[in-house]
Amino acid sequence: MLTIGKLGAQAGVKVPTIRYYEQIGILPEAERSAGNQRLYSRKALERLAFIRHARDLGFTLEAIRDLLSLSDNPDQSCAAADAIAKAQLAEVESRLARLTALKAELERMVVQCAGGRIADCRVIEVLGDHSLCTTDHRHPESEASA
Amino acid sequence: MLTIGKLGAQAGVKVPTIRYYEQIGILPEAERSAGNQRLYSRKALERLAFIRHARDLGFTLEAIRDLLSLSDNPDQSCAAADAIAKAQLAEVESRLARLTALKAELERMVVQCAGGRIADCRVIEVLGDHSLCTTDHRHPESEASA
DNA sequence: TTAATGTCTCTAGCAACTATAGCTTCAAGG
DNA sequence: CCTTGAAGCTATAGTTGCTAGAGACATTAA
Repeated sequence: MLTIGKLGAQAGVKVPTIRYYEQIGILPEAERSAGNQRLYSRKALERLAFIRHARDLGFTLEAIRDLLSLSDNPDQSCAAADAIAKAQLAEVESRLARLTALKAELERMVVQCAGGRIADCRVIEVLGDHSLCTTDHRHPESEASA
Repeated sequence: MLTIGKLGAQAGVKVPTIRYYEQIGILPEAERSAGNQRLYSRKALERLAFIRHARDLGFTLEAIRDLLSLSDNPDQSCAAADAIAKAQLAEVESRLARLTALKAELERMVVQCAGGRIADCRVIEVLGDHSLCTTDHRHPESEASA
């Protein structure tokens, strides 16, 4: 049995985060020692590692909750897990595309900074004028006039 | 003079977001009509477009606050603006590298989903075992035992 | 035994908004 | 002129995923 600190060290998760996960119900309530301290089994460590890893991959806690409930009933089809992973992949691909465009624009900005006065600085200028963008990186939820 | 709704439509920013920006002081307090409604000039539209664009590029509101205060005193050196943009570029590059690794791992997960039962699902399995990762995408702030 | 460290609960804070409630103002049609 | 509906106002609370603090109790090593 591990105390919360050891568990956190082994899983790479901070102690308050573990308590938070318990609070929001993605970790079950831990057993307690005589002195009321949380004690964790190897199974708990695995579950926490799963969560940590999924968080690293950018899954939301909601998606992780779904994945965990899937893995808690291992006899059903894995279509749902597949769908969650595919959605996550699509998310990541879209973020990648956006970031790639941003990187190009930022590089242009930095290169063009002549080291002069602010009044001539391309960084400020480019940011002030959206029409100087070559690429279109619009948020999906903003449908205002272009 | 534009009402807040027109301003938002033109800049591609939602109305409550504009009021929020005023509240936290990155937009100045707007003039008011006789009936207490906010009125905006063309200058305000430019400032809001600047903010919107910088947000699109991933700058935090704090960074934007700095950039705005720079552009409000256009006679100094643009070194500070350059530094902010460079920091942002580094951020973006690091996020890009992480996301690229994540994408590869998610693709592997999805490809390997055999469509069978959860018990055999690679999505769940891969998430449960960090050692199956080929790539190391560790958050900079997590320095726990590996 | 004592000091240091770890853990406990609880509350509040962070970014960057978004949503709701209950009101007032404005513009257009009849 | 009046009404109706959209758009505006303020204020407060909620969101996500933690993180930080206060003040008290537990455990461990010297």
